[in-house]
Amino acid sequence: MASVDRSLVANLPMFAGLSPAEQDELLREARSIRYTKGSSVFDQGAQADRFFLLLHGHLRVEKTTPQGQQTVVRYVSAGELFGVAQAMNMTHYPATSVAAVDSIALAWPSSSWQRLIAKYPTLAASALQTVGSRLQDTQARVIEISNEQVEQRVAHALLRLAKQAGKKVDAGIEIDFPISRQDIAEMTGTTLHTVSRILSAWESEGLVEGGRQRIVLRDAHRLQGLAEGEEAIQVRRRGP
Amino acid sequence: MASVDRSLVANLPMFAGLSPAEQDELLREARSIRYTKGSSVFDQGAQADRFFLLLHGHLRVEKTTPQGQQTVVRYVSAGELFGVAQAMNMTHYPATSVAAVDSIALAWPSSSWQRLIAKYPTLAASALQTVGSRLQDTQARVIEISNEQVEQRVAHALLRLAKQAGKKVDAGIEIDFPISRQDIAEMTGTTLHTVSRILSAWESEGLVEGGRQRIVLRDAHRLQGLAEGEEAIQVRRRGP
DNA sequence: AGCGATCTTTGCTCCGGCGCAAATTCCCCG
DNA sequence: CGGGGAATTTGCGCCGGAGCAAAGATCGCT
Repeated sequence: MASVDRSLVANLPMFAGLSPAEQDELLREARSIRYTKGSSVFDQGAQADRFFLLLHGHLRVEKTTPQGQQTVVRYVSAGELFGVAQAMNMTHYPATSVAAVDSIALAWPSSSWQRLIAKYPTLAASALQTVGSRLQDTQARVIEISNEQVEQRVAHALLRLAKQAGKKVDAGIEIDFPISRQDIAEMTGTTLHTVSRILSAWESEGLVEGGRQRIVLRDAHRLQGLAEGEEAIQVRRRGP
Repeated sequence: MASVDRSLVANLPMFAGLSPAEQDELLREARSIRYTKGSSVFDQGAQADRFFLLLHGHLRVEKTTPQGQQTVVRYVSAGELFGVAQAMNMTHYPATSVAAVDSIALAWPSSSWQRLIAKYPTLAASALQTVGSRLQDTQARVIEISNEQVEQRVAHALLRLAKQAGKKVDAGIEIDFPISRQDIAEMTGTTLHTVSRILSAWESEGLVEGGRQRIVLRDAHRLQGLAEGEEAIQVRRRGP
């Protein structure tokens, strides 16, 4: 089990307001674990025996209904706290986390949570903030799905992904991990067919550039316009 | 400003794990405020200068988009903590809270939050749990809107309302505060027209009993079936 | 008791996007 | 370098439910 250097994590929100010595102590209790692309960090319904901090990589968090319907809840990027089910008094993980690319996370035993927040109150504040902003995001998503057309929702989803995990490339902004049309469909509450059609239409307009599990935003500005409800791009439909 | 008796609140989750003396001290810092039906406790976008505990009544929490689209985020029942924006490091309230019936709440200044959680760590834990379960609910709602037909969503919404604020009456379970078709539409991401049609169909099947801003579930069991995707009730459509 | 405002019901039409099916492209792996 | 499987694209038809319009039903108020 590798020990982690403080410098890697010192300026993450979770460690803000802690002295170097305290940071070291926290780190001493954690294990660092590698996850290969496609492997799961924890599974929906499993005992929530650890909580995590993602050091490197990207995770896809998904929920499956009893009927087998899958939904992508969100993506986790490096620096984020996740799997804090125990902190919310849940005994089991409510979703599955899968590594979208090879990733590294720190893991603490859930059982330490109570003791840690008693000792470091800023930890609780940090967790509260994490969960709070997650709640805001999720509520925003409800409103989006309720009130917007599919095309706007897809535009929003891509912009959010780009903001969270965008990498500048010559052609524009590339989403920094493999993501399929199916994934986007599951994020926006539609079908992969519709997503594919929309992306094709956008590609022919020069808004985006696609590929297998790969998306580059070429004109974020115009996408933003679409997301806000400007006239939609014509998705090829019956006609002359 | 009325002072509040400890016995009214002692067994709420927020006060769990505190000694009577500590409870009294917390209460001493709070003001009790009455809100008449239809008045707002706080408005979306306003400075988040207080956080609250609902003592009596029901609140509707709603968000409005810049384009004027409204969505009912949730209903707050007595005993719940709300308006804890500050605790999540937000300076402004993200939504509006309106009294659905005459209500009473305790209010603390947001500025006390940091001091209070430092002194009473269980408060932070309690808030974390509140926000956490709110997050779970909201995620469940995303999945519902994404994967279910309108009729199932309405069934789910009614069952949830009944569980949270149901009152047993002769005819079945009545939702204990005035709620319009429009409200239900805003909870389920549909239109009041569609909600009205569905409720009419259900009423003629004896599943529910409607009225102006009033709904009674007569057959929660069958509704549960609908919510889970059993064959839908035929909403009258063109035909022989 | 009467009036206006609000809420609810219901008919009709239209269309966005889903379901289904099939072809095509791309990538991984042997 | 050649399968084979996964991901993607695209055509076609249908239908759930939104949009629009208008007529009832109730409530609160004066």
